[in-house]
Amino acid sequence: MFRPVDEQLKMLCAGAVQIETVDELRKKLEASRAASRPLRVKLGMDPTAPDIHLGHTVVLRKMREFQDLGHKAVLIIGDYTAMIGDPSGKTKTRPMLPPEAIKRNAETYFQQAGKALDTAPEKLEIRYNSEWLGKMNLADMLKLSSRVTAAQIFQRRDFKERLKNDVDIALSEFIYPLMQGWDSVVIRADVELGGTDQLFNNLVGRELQRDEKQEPQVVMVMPILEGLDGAQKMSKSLGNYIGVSEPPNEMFGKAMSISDDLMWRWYEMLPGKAEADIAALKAGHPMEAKKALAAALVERFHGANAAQAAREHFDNQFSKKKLDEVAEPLAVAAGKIGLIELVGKTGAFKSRGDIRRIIQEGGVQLDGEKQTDPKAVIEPRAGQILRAGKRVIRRIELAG
RNA sequence: GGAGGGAUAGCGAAGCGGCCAAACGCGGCAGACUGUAAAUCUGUUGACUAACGUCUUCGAAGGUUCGAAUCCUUCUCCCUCCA
Repeated sequence: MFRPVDEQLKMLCAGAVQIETVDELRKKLEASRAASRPLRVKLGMDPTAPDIHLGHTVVLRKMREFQDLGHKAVLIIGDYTAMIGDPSGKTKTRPMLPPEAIKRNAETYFQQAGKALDTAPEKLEIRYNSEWLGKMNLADMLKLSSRVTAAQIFQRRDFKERLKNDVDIALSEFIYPLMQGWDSVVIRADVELGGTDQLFNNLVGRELQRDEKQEPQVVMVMPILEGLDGAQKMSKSLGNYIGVSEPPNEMFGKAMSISDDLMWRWYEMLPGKAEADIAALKAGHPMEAKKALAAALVERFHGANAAQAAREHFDNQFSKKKLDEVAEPLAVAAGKIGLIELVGKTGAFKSRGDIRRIIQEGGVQLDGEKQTDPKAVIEPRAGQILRAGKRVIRRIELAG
């Protein structure tokens, strides 16, 4: 039932930043194969951020590989821990979330994670950690917290930084890694996956398992994907992300806007291309390579047809400038209308002053002609193409 | 408990009675250049106005003043040192 251990190991180690330890992973794989027992691979999901983006998919893909090799994914929805907020990689304390919001987020999360994981029941187990954490009492908690020393906690880079910069750390945040580690004990994890920012938390899981006389889990951390800006990690709060449920054209466009340098780094982490393929792409035109990347991403979440369509849309909009192909309809009443009002109907700008500004700066075109007079009153005709800024392109339709 | 320091636009950070809708940097938006790249350069970045200008903003509430982000009082939150 299971493939040879060396083969599995090679595949699983690919792309990981750090594995604690490879030897243990090998032993576990050997034992698993001998006993025909799938490994339990844990991944914690934080339901505070319901939009799954490409950054999450790096880890999810690894999880999928485990599944494809016959192992079992155990997805932990951190509904209980979310009430505290994971300090990992954070520079400030997170607000606690109300239970309803957590529930809603968890549902969305699962729905989106399903795009990346095999959701067959024998391949995927979903657990909410309130199931066991919610039952703990103060005595249990104290017992648990006696297992980790303050020194260990303070060693963490996130906390060090915050202490150095006089940023608050809520006491509850010290407990977070313990709770997450306890999850591993309860579900008897063989492997825990995570991003590099999860290393500390995941290692605590090992400690706790050892204390409980379990075989410690193997910790495998994956690289953190950089966001669209190429500077900070991809995250929802920074707004530099591509969400897995975004429409194809959005995905394609966002992917095209990244720098060439970033593109190659994405190539290494995202589409699972062989090095030879990447080398070949590097020899060609960077724009082609970027379009190929963008198309690959769209294809993964929306299918090949959508990828092809998104690519054509992009070419029409920017390369061939066939604006009428990509314009969205904009319904306006027949008759004269101020230019500002007309642009305002697109709903893409926050204030009239804002619109006036882009008009004066030459950002508004009507059928390809720049309109630079904010006072202008025009009489739009059906079929005219209105362009405001780079992205807002509308075809005028007369109503009434 | 004692002594000090701070809270300013999306963020960081100046300003300390009128010239402040508030310097500067980042971010955002637009333009030029391009491969919708990136980098760079230019402009712009509270709302309404064609404009003059008007209105709302500097932790909260009051007050002093012709006039307050700036001074006073109270309150809230944060930090540092001491105990």
